[in-house]
Amino acid sequence: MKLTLKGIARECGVSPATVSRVLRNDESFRVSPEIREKVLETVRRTGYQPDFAARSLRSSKSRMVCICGLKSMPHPLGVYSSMIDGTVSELQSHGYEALLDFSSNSVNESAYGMKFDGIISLDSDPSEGVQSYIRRNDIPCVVLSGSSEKKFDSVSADDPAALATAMDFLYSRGHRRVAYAGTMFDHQQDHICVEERFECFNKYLLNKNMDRLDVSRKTLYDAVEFLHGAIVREKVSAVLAFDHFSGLEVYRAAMLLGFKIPEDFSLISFNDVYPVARLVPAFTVMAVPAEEMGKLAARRLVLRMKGEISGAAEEFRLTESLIVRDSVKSI
Amino acid sequence: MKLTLKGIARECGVSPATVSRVLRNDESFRVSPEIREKVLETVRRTGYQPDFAARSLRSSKSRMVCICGLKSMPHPLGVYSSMIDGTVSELQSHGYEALLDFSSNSVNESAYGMKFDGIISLDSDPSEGVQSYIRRNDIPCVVLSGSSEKKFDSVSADDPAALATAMDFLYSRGHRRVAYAGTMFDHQQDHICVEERFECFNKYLLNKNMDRLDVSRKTLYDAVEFLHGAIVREKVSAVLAFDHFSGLEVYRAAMLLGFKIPEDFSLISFNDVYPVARLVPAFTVMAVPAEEMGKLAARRLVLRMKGEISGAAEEFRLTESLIVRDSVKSI
DNA sequence: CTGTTAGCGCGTTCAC
DNA sequence: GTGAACGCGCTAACAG
Repeated sequence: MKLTLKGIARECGVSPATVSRVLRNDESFRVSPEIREKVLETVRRTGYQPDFAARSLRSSKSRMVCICGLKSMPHPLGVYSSMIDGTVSELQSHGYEALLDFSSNSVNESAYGMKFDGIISLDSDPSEGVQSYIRRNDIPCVVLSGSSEKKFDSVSADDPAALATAMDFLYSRGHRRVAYAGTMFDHQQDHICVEERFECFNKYLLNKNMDRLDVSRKTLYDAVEFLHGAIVREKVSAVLAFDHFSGLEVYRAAMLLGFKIPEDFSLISFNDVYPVARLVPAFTVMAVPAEEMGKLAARRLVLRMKGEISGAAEEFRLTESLIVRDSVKSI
Repeated sequence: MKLTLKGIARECGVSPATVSRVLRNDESFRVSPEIREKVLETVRRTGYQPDFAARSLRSSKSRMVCICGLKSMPHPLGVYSSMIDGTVSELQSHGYEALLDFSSNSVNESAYGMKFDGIISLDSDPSEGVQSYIRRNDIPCVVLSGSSEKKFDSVSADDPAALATAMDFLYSRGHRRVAYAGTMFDHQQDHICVEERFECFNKYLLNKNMDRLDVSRKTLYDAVEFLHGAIVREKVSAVLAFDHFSGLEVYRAAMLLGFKIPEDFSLISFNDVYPVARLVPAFTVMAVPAEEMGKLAARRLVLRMKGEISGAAEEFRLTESLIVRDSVKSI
């Protein structure tokens, strides 16, 4: 015999509506403490759980959010892994579930007509499918790890500041000739951070009157060629890598070419992600506060879903931190 | 105005029941081809999608499966990432959605009374919470990456065979003194593969009359100490690592201690997971067919959910493959 | 503060 | 082969 709300109501000698109110913590209805306690106790004792489908059907709220915009990756999730962890756990602590949309560019059509209450988009510019879903259902969306021209709330890392921090660190250690190793992946090209980091890098050079080297590129096609050019031709003393993937490729190139880090050149990369801390030398990195970003995005989304905020979209940028390890030396 | 089944029915001049039947491909009702086509066409044209909640409420089927048993990890998902990818995509191609249960040991209580149609457990021994959920709802479960003493269907990699393959390879390259570097993580201790791989390793030694070395352990606490003992004291010529994590720790220890791979010792590990192929030397590994395992588990689950099979649990073991790269030399 | 009533959008009987 | 009616379990709206 299935446990239903009606059953609990009968058991307690109250009406179904009352049980429903207690269970939903309905603010607008005051319930006498005795009844509330009795209901709660019965629910605990019986292990009753409201039926998801029925609740969702009636209220046209699913308490589910869809995490989409995850680009198909040939590689592990890296920082996204922590972001998603953060988002999911925060969401759950507010009573929401998250569905990770592994499909690519629209809110998964095969999601079977599910009504999501909100969207977390890992893509700054949600696909047309996603946007239309958002409009049709009139649900909030927050962009995680990207900005969105004020269309949606967004939370991202403060890359301009981080770039400056990293470069200041290098500068303070005496580095004047530093090369930039860009992203390795085409599918990342439209992520703001690839543009932003490179641009800020160049601005920094300008500011400090440092040479802009020919090997520095927004995209890293061939790490070996890059590193050879950087060290031999450009006499670079340090390399700044766009992310841990690029960082590792440069590291690999160094081993292949017989250069030692940090003796022959210093290396600093973005993202404190496995395995950069377990390499020799361990990488000095700018760490994106991934989990915190995930949590913030979730909190923001919850606020919107609950209608507790409704104004214009806001942009949040979280500070990255410099983690000094062994891949940079003073010169 | 929301598109409902009733609306489609009106549009087509038929009854809701008819529309429902053609949409569900209801075998037991024959529908005239003209009507069927008309309905299908209207659905396509309007973009109608059955409401998830209503359908689920009515049929007490959700077309969702829960992937649970993911141990909380201090590290990236490694092979699990591909397994999950495989499972999810296969599930979706059969019209099911998957919810990754990030919470730990019971089917997420906050999952809000959701009725899952099936469970994929990454844990050989699903927690009491999960098992009780399975019993209460009478749904199928398949264990992925583990066996389950015939309680549930299971799919895993054929570690005994893989171990032999790896050791044969080493043996054929002249290695007679090989040490085993076990798992690094306590939370893995109860995974069969940690027992199985170590056991098979020892059996192999016995079989081939090779020395069983004192440094070989099921658990790797300190890679540096391990490697020092293995090379200096035991004169080991090769190390077999339980997984890519252990492999990387051994690699790290080698750099720290100044040993070169494969000049000073050869290394072979399990799991072809980032970044082992991007290290210098690139690891020779036994690759678990993770994605394929995920797909197989999904297919099996779908069969059970549809009631197309119902017999006793079966155990599937998939063959791992040896990927030869640069970390093993002949002696 | 609490109970009653009326559906939410489907799938499943039954009749026809 | 098709339609009408009912109800899944819950919550919103309205009484009281």
